[in-house]
Amino acid sequence: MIVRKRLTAEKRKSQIVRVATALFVKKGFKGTTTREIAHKAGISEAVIYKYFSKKEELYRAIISAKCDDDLGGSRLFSAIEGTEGRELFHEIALFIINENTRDQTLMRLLTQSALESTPLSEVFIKTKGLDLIEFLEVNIKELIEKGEFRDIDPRLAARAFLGMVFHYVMSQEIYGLKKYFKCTTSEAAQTFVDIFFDGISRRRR
Amino acid sequence: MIVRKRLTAEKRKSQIVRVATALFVKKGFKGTTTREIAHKAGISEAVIYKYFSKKEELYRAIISAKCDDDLGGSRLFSAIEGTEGRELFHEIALFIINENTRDQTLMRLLTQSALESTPLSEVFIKTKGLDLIEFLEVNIKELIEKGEFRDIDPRLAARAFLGMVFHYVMSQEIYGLKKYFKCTTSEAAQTFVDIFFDGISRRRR
DNA sequence: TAATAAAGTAAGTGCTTACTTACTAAGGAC
DNA sequence: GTCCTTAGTAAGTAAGCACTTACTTTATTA
Repeated sequence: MIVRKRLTAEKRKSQIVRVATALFVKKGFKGTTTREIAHKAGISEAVIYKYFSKKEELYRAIISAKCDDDLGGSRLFSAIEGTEGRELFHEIALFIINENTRDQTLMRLLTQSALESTPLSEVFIKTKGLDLIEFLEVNIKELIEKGEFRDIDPRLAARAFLGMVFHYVMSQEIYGLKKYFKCTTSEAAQTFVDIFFDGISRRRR
Repeated sequence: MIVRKRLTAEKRKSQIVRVATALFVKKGFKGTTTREIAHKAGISEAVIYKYFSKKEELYRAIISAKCDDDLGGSRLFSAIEGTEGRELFHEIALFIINENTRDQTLMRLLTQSALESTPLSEVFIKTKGLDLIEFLEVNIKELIEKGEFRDIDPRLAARAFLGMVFHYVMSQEIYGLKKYFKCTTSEAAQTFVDIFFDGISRRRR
């Protein structure tokens, strides 16, 4: 016999969010039913509607929680603290790959919301996406001014680097390429950094 | 007054596929209703079920049609005919960006089916995704043997290049980054090729 | 031109969905 | 122990969904 605990409003609310997040990530917004959320949370549907007036409001709460949550960002910054040049880029690549392999929630939710092209997704993209690009952009710009990097569009360069890294994780985890191709994270990160800094040609043009 | 044409079975079938594709791309599988498909095709729902026994069968038909359709592949091959080295990679980048900007169907459908993680998506990925990686891989391997490229994992290098390119198109078109950052296709392609060949460092390591 | 096959429809079916209502049980304060 | 706030439920409702049936219209062919 299952003993159902009576939770405080706050705890119940965050439990619902937790359960719902897992389901939305797996099945999408339309593919997840309120019934299923309630069942997995061990409550009746009415409880959900006590805390969230509509299913969409629950979804919004999840997205905006993910937007506000800057845990990832601060962890990244502590990971790259004190590094520069190749090491900096290596740490960033490592972080992005490891983080998104371990917990695919953000990556999947972001892509889903982008595909559904709700007004919602834009905020999401803006807060979670542009930050990182701009961070790299500034970094690259400085190195160009110092003369360490050649004259290149810093934003395009930033996106090139992030493209290698993100497309790699997404391919492995979402598109299922890890079935066909495996390598260690640091191997991948090192290769991307090497390409980004030196390219693959033996001689310079 | 709308005059509804009576079409042959074949024409009606492909019209349904065409209409449904557009809707699935926009709204996903669960988000698209058979009613909507019928309405946009100017027919009753029963007609859909004359040609496709289930909604899922219609979806499968679309996916497998996209898998079999090698129009994109052959167009790519004619685009890169007679090119090699930097020019080859430039043409590939151009092709991928232009093609997926113009018609986002494949890119969106592929990502959607991957997120929904139906057994369906795997075939899709395998036929449409691995081909291109392997093509580049072989190409890079040859250039390594010739001594033009340094010793690098050819598969990881292939994925790095495709990552820059695909992530760029996806960011622009799906994640909506074109709102914040615009540049010409050939500018982007050229930057990616330059990075891939020479990196961004002023000096080699 | 009448027979026939094929393309099409109107109006359902039963089931699932998001969401509601009217009620019950738990637990802390006094 | 009784009140009273609050967490929780059982049992709905109306709308929407995929899918079906029984029938009508149109074009082709003998």
